[in-house]
Amino acid sequence: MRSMEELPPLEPVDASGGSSWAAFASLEDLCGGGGGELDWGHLPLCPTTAEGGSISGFPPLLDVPESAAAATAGERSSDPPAVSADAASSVSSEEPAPESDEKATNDTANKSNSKKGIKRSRQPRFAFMTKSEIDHLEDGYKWRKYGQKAVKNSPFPRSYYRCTNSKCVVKKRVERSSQDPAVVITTYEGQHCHHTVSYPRGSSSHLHVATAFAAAAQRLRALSSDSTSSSPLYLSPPIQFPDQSSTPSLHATPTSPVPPSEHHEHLRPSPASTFAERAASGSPTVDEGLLGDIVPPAMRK
DNA sequence: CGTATTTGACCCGCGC
DNA sequence: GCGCGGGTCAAATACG
Repeated sequence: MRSMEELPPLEPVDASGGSSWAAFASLEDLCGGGGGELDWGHLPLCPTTAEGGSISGFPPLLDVPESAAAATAGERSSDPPAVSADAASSVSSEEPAPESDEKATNDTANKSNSKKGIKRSRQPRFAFMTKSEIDHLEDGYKWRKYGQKAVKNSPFPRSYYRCTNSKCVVKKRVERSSQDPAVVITTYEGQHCHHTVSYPRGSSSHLHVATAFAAAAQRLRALSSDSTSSSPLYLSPPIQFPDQSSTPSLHATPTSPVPPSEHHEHLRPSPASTFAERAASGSPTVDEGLLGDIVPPAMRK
């Protein structure tokens, strides 16, 4: 993570529908070759397409190597090629690899357990790049800020949040891309063991985050449970985000006070299940974890 | 007064 | 071994 200065510009790819964040990199690139570094500039930004405001095409989930994810979270985002969609986000995820990489369990884990000499396996992570003016995007959970650090090569600080639920160890980091201040990079680490404290409302961006989050989680879980899946890196199940047409902007959506439930309704078939079905080769009932957190069971049927 | 945020210090891993 | 940078802690402060 000490070599992020040079961020290769993303090659704008003409994603179907013509939209943005379109840049896929090879796995080698993503893994930094042998460096294990993940450049956000290399992230397979999701080729979300904006059609009439709604986004179709889900950000591909990426299995990020430990060191890579650690390196990152962010900041490395190169300038996302013009985003034609007003709201777009990309997701990358990190496979947990709980037992195998105690070593990779750096900083975060070590920190909290080093005192006891116990290493904690790292939590799965996934990052979202969201174009928004709001730093801390609502995702339905309540977060408590526990730190903030200036980030090298970035004028924007990185904020650290922890889920307020004492039993939940989920953390998230929020920072703005130095390349594109309009882009907020949110990195989640861990999985909630409880439901949302409240549904996000008012902003469809919230849904994007929440939905992407859920999908990412599902994806991670699917992969985790299916050890044989060696490389389902890019998946882009179609997702229809409702109300985008009426809410061109990510923040505030005064004109589309669509209740969360409706959003979820529209989101069916949920991206998560789609992911699950694809990645976990037909296990529609992948655990409910995040999906459950975000989409009420009743809504998923 | 309880809770959340701010912020400087500290610890640790990694690269040189 | 040293320095740098990331991540976390915890006391102080702000806010409701």
